[in-house]
Amino acid sequence: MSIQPLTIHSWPCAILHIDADAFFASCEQAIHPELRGKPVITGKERGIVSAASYEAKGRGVERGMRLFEVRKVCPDAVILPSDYETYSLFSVRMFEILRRFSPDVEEYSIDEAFVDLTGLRRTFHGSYGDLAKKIQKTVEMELGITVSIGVSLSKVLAKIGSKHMKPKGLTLIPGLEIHNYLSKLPVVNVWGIGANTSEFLRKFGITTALQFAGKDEAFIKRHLSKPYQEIWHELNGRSVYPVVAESKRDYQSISKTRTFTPPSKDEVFIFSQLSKNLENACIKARRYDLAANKLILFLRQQDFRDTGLEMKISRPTAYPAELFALLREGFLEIYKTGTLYRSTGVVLAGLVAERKVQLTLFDDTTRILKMGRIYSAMDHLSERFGKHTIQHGSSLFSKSTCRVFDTRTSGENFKNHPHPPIPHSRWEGGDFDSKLQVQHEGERGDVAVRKAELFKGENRRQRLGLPVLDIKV
DNA sequence: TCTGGGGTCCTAGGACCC
DNA sequence: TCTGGGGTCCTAGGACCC
Repeated sequence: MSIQPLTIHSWPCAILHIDADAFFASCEQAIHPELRGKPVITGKERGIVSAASYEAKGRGVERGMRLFEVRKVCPDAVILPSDYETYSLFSVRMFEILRRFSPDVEEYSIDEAFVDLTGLRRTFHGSYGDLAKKIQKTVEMELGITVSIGVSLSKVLAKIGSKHMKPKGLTLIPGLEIHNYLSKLPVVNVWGIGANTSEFLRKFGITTALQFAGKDEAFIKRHLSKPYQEIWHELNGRSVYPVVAESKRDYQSISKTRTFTPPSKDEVFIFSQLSKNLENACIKARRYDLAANKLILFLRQQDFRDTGLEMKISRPTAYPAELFALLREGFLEIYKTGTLYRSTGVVLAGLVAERKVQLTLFDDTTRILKMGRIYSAMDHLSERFGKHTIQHGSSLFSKSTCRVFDTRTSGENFKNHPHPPIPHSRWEGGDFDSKLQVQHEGERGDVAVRKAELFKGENRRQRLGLPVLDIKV
């Protein structure tokens, strides 16, 4: 079988794909030199392997493996919880290195990037291979982690290259050699082709990437949708996916999901989970100055069946206080008493830029503005004191144990706290018709962990049976 | 693959309008 | 009451990715 790239002699495009090797585990080894050469695993918090160092992989550890199995095959494995904040720092620095070579860097995921190298050979006085080698060495020298790199005529081919040899691989796939890499590659391993599509293709006798790439355009157009037509071009050395250098500033949707173990049928607990998810999704939306037009919620049962609901929001918002009633309504519609649920999720969709949201005649302008101040104060507090310093009352039962205190009667709980109690910190929107509830959730070391509750009216207070603390302005 | 969490894009089909 | 054609918008659901 012959395919077109056989005739591509030059480099119309040079796309590099870089993929860090066992990224999380490598970061840990880079920070803790005593771990180098040892089997290191991250994912302790989940009970399954998130990432395994090559030493661990050599002993039979695989991604997704249960930790009790890991201990069987590799008793001396060092098992660590994933530390995303640290890995993000490595990630940022890796991208910075890449930008020294080309401005066209697409941050594809925490440990992957595409770089458009087209036309840079002259600037760097070397071949694309030399350039890739230099990038690889720089990352290893400055960050202490290794990466695998693929360079080819398109993103899809570059990805095939970076996967071809790992760790520390460097694979160039020039036009004339494309078919060599595709002939042994199962089509399911091509970026963008999953289990369903490869199963469909098998009916036409297509099992390798080369067989797919070698089909004529009429066949592809007749049987497959746009994404697969694009992949087909990319495999044939015609780049159709551009390297998108703009950093992500926008979202189509923001979702938050959390699984709880064991599964629960407790209505209060489950709604509380949903509420917590909504709060978290809204925090993220506010960070990006986005407001949602649609609220989607779903409950996942123990048997993994989902029930969901999509609701239109009357005014685009990222304030949970404006959404709780809707959330409650939707929840009651889909929640079935006595059913065991394992997780809940919230999706904010139809996102628009917050500053483009206009107030209508019917909106209670004063209230909305006050709410804006409350939330920006909450966001400040979270930034300053940690993420879950303050939360809404409806999320209160998302933790199975919590104790509640009134600072007026048990202010001593905060005696040793390095920061002043909430009412005296930068709390600006205090004349909003809500009350602030302070909750003390036990001690971690010598620092008291504070939580606060924002709620409206007396009903909730009574329902929760909690003392109230007025905000003084 | 006995299943965690966060995303994107595409297509088909219905509602509604002229 | 039935018959056309064409366009837009929205929604549900599928497929895939890290």
